[in-house]
Amino acid sequence: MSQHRHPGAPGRAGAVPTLPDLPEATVARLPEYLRALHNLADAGHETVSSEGLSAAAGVNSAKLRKDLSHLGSYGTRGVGYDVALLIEQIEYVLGLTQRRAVALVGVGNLGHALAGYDGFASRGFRIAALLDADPSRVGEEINGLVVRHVDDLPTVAAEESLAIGVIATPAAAAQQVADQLVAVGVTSILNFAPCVLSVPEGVDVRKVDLAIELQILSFHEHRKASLTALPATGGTALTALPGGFAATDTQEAIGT
Amino acid sequence: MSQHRHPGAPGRAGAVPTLPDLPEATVARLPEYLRALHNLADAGHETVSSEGLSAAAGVNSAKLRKDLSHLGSYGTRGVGYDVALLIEQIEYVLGLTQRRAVALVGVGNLGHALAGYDGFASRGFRIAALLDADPSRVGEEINGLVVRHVDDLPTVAAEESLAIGVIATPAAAAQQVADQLVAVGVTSILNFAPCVLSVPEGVDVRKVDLAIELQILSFHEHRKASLTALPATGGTALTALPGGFAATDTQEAIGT
DNA sequence: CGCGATTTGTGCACGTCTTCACAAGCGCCT
DNA sequence: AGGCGCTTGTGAAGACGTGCACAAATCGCG
Ligand SMILES: NC(=O)c1ccc[n+]([C@@H]2O[C@H](COP(=O)([O-])OP(=O)(O)OC[C@H]3O[C@@H](n4cnc5c(N)ncnc54)[C@H](O)[C@@H]3O)[C@@H](O)[C@H]2O)c1
Ligand SMILES: NC(=O)c1ccc[n+]([C@@H]2O[C@H](COP(=O)([O-])OP(=O)(O)OC[C@H]3O[C@@H](n4cnc5c(N)ncnc54)[C@H](O)[C@@H]3O)[C@@H](O)[C@H]2O)c1
Repeated sequence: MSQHRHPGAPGRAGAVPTLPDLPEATVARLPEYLRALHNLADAGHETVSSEGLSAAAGVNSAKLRKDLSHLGSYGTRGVGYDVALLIEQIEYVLGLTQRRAVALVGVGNLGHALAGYDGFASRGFRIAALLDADPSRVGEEINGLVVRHVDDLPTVAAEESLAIGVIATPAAAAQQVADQLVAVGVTSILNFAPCVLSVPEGVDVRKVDLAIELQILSFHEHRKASLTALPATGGTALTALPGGFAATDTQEAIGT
Repeated sequence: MSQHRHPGAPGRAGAVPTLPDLPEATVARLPEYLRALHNLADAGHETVSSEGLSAAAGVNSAKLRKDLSHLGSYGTRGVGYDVALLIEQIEYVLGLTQRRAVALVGVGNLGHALAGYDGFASRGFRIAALLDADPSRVGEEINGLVVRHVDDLPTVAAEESLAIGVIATPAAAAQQVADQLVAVGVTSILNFAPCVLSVPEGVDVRKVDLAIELQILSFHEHRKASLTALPATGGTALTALPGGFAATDTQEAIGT
């Protein structure tokens, strides 16, 4: 087929190569593939088929192949993918060839856990600074890092090239912290506070919200419960009537 | 249009009412709306327009209206939505009318933070048990709860009706813990360990993986860097972004 | 060297999600 | 009562994501 030209990570430094512009859904899965690949590499595998890798990553194999095809053609038909090469490619695309510096703001309950987490280091990141607004926390040492005052952010940013800011403060402080991070040039933020952040264009925000995850699970529990609670009514088991309403409309096709 | 009949939460107990079967994407956003609504209620608002609520939740207003329309017709044209009513409806649909019991397995670094988190209680959940495999942790008291041994899970499950299991153990132990949870009847799991869990059909698993979030941010950093490094190609420098982002939301620049 | 077994890469069809745009409905004011 | 401005609810269109199914490519072996 049309020969691919994707630049790849190849040692070649110098010019900034073009990045294939990947579908968001693919980007979100690459880290999963990467983790699975590292496991395979550790287990001594040199190559892996799309079937094998997709099973390890918990996805459909066709989807995996399509995802990888966006990066270029790095598999060998009849054989599979070279594990080491694929790791290199994915890490390149994800921008993990440089160890990115992370600033963690809010060293409370959650912040402490994050600060002590070795998953940062092992996956391409480096905690460059711990920051908090509480004077009584400033100066505390965690894992070899000293907590500094959040107002020192400009100084920290001057010392290090901060790539990502992590917000682990109460929701009430999150927007202000985000503003401070943006002010010193941070363009990627991971927000643990349960609130919406407003940031300028060009700044990416991702959020992790425990309560949302639980509530989504709760919904499915609720749904499962209401289904099993019904007597097995033929095919369409969803017809139980509420208080006393006409069972009208709703285009939703129910049942099988 | 055709009048809606969605059962809703209305005090009427007794029969199990039908749940509208919502699109997954909608389910994932309802918790956000709920949070925004609580904020609005606390601020004294009695009604809110789709425009106002969508701004507070950080989404497109048309999307919000469509999402809410799946629940039934709870707005008033020309006026907006009744905040209290909408809260009630969403909480009903999400199954939050009953406070669900959560079992937290793995009381280490992260587990401690979770155990001490008040966001559980304030959002409709209750930590029913803390469990760990390490004998030296068993017996420790956190926030009024005593850590029990993970092998006591069957006993715990017999005492309480566990709705959700949270796994905060190392990845190597996660699958085994998941099996134990499933064995005692848990059908919803929130997994913090960076690994794929395999569970029987009917069991829902959601995962939270810090490294994945960071790596996705890293990708965008990488992309942004390679773009700005390029000579201004064409006028539209900032148009790169497509419109919609997948279910696992990413918020890109909101606000002004 | 040719053949069959294997596995990738992808065209295509289908389902889901997003967004626009607007008619229908509601409250209020005159 | 009637009209006006505001807001919801939704049809339709398009963007996006998924998964099947298969041709093309590669390897190993006789
Ligand atoms: N603890 C958890 O398990 C958990 C889980 C999910 C989400 N969260 C969220 O994470 C956030 C932190 O939770 P926590 O339990 O660690 O709370 P916490 O109160 O223990 O810690 C918050 C820390 O932020 C600091 N802080 C406050 N304002 C600040 C500011 N303007 N600048 C810098 N630092 C500031 C405080 O001094 C404190 O150290 C909250 O938004 C919470 O909702 C926590
Ligand atoms: N610490 C963080 O900030 C953080 C962030 C994201 C993800 N994670 C992930 O969360 C998990 C826990 O991280 P941590 O830092 O708390 O680790 P940790 O080692 O501090 O704690 C793990 C706990 O699990 C317990 N455990 C081990 N095997 C068990 C079993 N079979 N049954 C029950 N309990 C068992 C251990 O005794 C320990 O108390 C890890 O998978 C980690 O990758 C941690």
